[in-house]
Amino acid sequence: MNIKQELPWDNPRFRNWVAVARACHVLERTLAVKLAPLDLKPAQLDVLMNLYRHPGMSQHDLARKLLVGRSNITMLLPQLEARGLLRREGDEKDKRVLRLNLTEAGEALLMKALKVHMALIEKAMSQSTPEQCDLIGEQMRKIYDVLKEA
Amino acid sequence: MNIKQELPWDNPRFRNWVAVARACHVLERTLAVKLAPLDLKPAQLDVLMNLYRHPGMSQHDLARKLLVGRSNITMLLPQLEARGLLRREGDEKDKRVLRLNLTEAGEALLMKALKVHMALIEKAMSQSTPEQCDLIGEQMRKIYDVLKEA
DNA sequence: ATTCATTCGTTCAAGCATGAACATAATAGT
DNA sequence: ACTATTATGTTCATGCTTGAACGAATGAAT
Repeated sequence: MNIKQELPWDNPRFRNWVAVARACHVLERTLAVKLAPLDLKPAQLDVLMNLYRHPGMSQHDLARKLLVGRSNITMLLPQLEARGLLRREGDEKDKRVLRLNLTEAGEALLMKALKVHMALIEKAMSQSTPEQCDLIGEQMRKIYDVLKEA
Repeated sequence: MNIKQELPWDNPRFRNWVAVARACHVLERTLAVKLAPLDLKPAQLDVLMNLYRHPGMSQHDLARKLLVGRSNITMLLPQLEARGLLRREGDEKDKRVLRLNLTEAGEALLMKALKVHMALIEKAMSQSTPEQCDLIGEQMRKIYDVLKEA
């Protein structure tokens, strides 16, 4: 039994996934650079985006959305709160949870950052036809669903 | 001019790219968990993979392949070298560069890790037909090329 | 009512990745 | 030959992320 027969480099699925990972990596790095003038990291932008779409989220919900640990959120939020980009208010019914909401300033900064993010994604995805783009999104959502359970 | 007309959530490209990022993220996390029994991190596996395919690489070349800073490599290699997984030998022609090579132990561990990695990717990509999979890889390579120059 | 378990957020130490500043070696221009 | 520029690898301080341990609040079970 020769292990080299099954080396992953000959496997299309492997090669293609490596391409996905590389594209992701380089887009993330590029986004970080383009976001620097706004003094915003990609992770912070993700926070603002989710709070805009889901006002009143708890920190726990936010952590699950972002696929990160709860402690990460705890470390991340005070910086943004100190900059006046969001508010943390205790829930009255359940005194354990903190409700998160964007401020006006937070929303304004988010809009600026979204322009940058959007331009970058447009540049990257403009190579694909709408059909190809949708196919990619569809497959990726399947992958996410499969792995989320495991 | 109403900015909300152009909110990215309505843009297919944006939504689809978010799916790509999420799939990438969750696969990376899952890989880290599955690799833990081998006492290997994904980044370390990337190193071993590249040294297997390109024996005698310099640290600078490795850093470029991995899309990572040179100092990162400097911090990463001593652990792997101490475990006897690779060797660093000075080049005779150019005394600045260190040539990197896997040891037998490094190759053996790589093979074990590749089985884990491969199984995970199979599981993820098995949802796609070969044609869809190749299309994804092709588009992602285009994205990488576009962003690499910018 | 009183345990028992669960959930939410925090703290802390550890590990990684980064970029700037540096030392050494090689190369180019004169 | 001599200087200036570039390339390779290292060091260091900083910041991000994680996971384990914790305290407080809630809910469930009897």
